[in-house]
Amino acid sequence: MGIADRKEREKKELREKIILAASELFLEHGLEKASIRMIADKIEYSPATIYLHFKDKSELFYVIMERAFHKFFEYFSSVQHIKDPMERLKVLGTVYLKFAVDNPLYYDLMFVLRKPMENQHTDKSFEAGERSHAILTKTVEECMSHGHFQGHDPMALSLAIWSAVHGLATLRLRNRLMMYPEDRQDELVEQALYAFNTIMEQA
Amino acid sequence: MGIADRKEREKKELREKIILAASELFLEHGLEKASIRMIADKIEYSPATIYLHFKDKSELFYVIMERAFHKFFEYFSSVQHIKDPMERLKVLGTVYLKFAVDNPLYYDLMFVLRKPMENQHTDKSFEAGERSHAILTKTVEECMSHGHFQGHDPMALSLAIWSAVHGLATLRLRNRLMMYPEDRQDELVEQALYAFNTIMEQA
Amino acid sequence: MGIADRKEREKKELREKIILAASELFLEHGLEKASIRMIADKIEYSPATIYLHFKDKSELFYVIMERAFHKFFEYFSSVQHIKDPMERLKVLGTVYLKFAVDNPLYYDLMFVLRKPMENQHTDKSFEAGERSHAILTKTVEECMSHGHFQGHDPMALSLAIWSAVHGLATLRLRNRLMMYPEDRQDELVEQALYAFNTIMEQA
Amino acid sequence: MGIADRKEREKKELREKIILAASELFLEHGLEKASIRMIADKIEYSPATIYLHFKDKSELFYVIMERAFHKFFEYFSSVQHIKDPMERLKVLGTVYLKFAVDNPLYYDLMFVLRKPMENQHTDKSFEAGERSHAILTKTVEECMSHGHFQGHDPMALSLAIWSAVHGLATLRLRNRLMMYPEDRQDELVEQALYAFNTIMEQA
DNA sequence: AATGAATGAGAGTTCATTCAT
DNA sequence: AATGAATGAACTCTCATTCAT
Repeated sequence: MGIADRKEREKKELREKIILAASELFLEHGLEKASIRMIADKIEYSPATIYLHFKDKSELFYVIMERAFHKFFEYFSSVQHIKDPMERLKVLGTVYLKFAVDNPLYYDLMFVLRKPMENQHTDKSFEAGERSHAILTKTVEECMSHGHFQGHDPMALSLAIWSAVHGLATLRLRNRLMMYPEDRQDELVEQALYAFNTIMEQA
Repeated sequence: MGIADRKEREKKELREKIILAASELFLEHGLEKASIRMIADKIEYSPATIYLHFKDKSELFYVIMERAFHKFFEYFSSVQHIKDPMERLKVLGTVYLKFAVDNPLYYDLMFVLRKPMENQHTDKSFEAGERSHAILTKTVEECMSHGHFQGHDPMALSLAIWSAVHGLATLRLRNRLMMYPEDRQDELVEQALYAFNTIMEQA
Repeated sequence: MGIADRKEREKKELREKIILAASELFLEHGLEKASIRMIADKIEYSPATIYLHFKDKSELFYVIMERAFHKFFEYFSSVQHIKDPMERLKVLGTVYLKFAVDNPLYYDLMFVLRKPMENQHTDKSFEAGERSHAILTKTVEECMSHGHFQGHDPMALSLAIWSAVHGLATLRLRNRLMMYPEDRQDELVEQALYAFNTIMEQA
Repeated sequence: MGIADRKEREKKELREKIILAASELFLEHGLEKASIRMIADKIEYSPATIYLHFKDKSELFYVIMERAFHKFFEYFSSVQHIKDPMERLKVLGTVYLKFAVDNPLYYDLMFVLRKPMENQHTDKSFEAGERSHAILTKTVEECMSHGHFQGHDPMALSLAIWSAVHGLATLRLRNRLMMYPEDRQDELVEQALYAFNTIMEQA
């Protein structure tokens, strides 16, 4: 059993190494251009080994995606302790953006890439996604019961808010801010979020 | 002359067919996966024929990109006649979203795709992009001189506004609204925009 | 007839232009890499036009080869006036080398390239080649009847002599003299010829 | 271990088969026209397999070139035991010609082909070439210190001698002896070499 | 458990050549 | 006489994947 345990552990470790290497390479070269061979080279195993742990390349996507949603939920959960819902909502925006900047590959997989969406998998990995989304929705609703956003539809409203930060995240990650001075882009994103928050508070 | 004309016309038509087929395939399969061969098959010509009209794959890509920016500018320009800047700003959002929905490939190329551009081209096609952006900026500034958005930085503000609609567009185009009932997604996007507009007016 | 004449003349002129352009491009890029399209571009006609004048690419080779042998014969003939056969033989070597250096493409076609030799054509273009060869043979024989090269077989001897200068020409044209100081290569070739001549005179 | 050995051996054998097939095809069709596909077909493997053994076509070319120089040096070395330098020089000619006839592809690569080398490789494979050349030079110098070739420049002289045999080799290998009766060509080459040797001895 | 060896499919691209006009 | 348009065949090379060992 000691032996079996060690084997089990080693197997998981290797799986982990593959996932890590794949994540880095996907991020660096893009999903298509990062090849199984590159991943194998990086962990110093043969390509065939990867197929012992993952059915195919797209399963690798899927597993990484699952991780992504889990980590995302962690970020989001960190906000639960904040009592004032409006305050919580604003921090939520900051946390969302931080997640995107800290984990650009994850963000891409979760919210931008077309590819993994075509998979049948999607359901399971989405639990964490849905729970995260629920945090937003609930926060918005609490804001409303505290007197904010009167007259709005909560669903539409939460979508609007999500869109605003998602928009910021993608414009930045996909490098679409060239018309702004390069050295001010990061700062500008923060200011835009701040502006958005200010406007929201007035509503 | 009649003959030469017809030839000329036919040549343009074929060029157009290539662009169209390429656009569809780029949208369906992505830039990388859509191959010259696939395009050729789709129009029922040989691959070599495509090279009679375009130097290489990236030129084809560039030409489509150029179109995208032109059409985008057309959409955006349609708004210039509106006197009241706040009204104009709101319509701008609607028009932006309409462009995205009407021309999902174009939208992708312009605002989402990580570009495989070693192209020097880019500059030229961007003029239309910059002019479009100027329309937004100017409108926001006019709003401010009409008493809206007091205390905000115009640059950050215009980015916030752009992000909000861009976020809506991409969440929708990249099919990230699954947690909302499928048959209400379109409607919801409109409502989110409406909510956003309402909030803005109060600021 | 004036008209027919002009047409005839123009046709020849175009043919000439093709041959010239092809020669230059074959020399610059090599036989394979110089494409029909390149030739056409150079003369500012369409590729199809070339096929009105030459059956295919290899006929072009052949025609140029024919030219080559003619020019070669001109060079060789220039030596006929020299009375003393030994003197004539030595000048022949110089002239041969000069031809190679002046007309590297021709030299290649005639004496090095494998390709055109596979053609059936060869016969006709060789007349000039054979007449040139006869000049050498005759000169060698005259040398012998003047007391030189006693005891040698004239055929073997003439081949030996030809080989010596041909060897020099090809080592030089194909850039195989790297082990000699680069700035002395030309000079060295001359000196080698001189050495060879000196040795011959003693035999 | 037995198994690993066998695998190792099989791998080397396949590599060898590729090299052999490539050599033959390069010789038959030329460097450019001999394609990876042709090589693969010849050994009845897929094209991709060749890339498991060689980085690309030019590496394959380089490896063959390296062999060529090594084998050439072997031929040349075989002459070192001959004391009398004039005798050694003559045998060197015979050996050189034998190498060319025995290994026409190698000879071509080394001394005739216009190289498609962007290869930095070249240097290493040239060591053997330079050592071979040194054998010639040294032999010539010894001849001179034994009283032969008085008054000659050793460098020019060695080039003259090399050229003579190289000329014979290439005229023969590139099939330029058609003006001599076909069944006497081999014999004639030998006689020419003999004639050349005789002439040299008198100098 | 791990892999070396192998490959079918496919990528972008170029070329000599043909043919209707 | 000249050509624009078109193509089939070929090129080098890469990739995800399989399978015997």
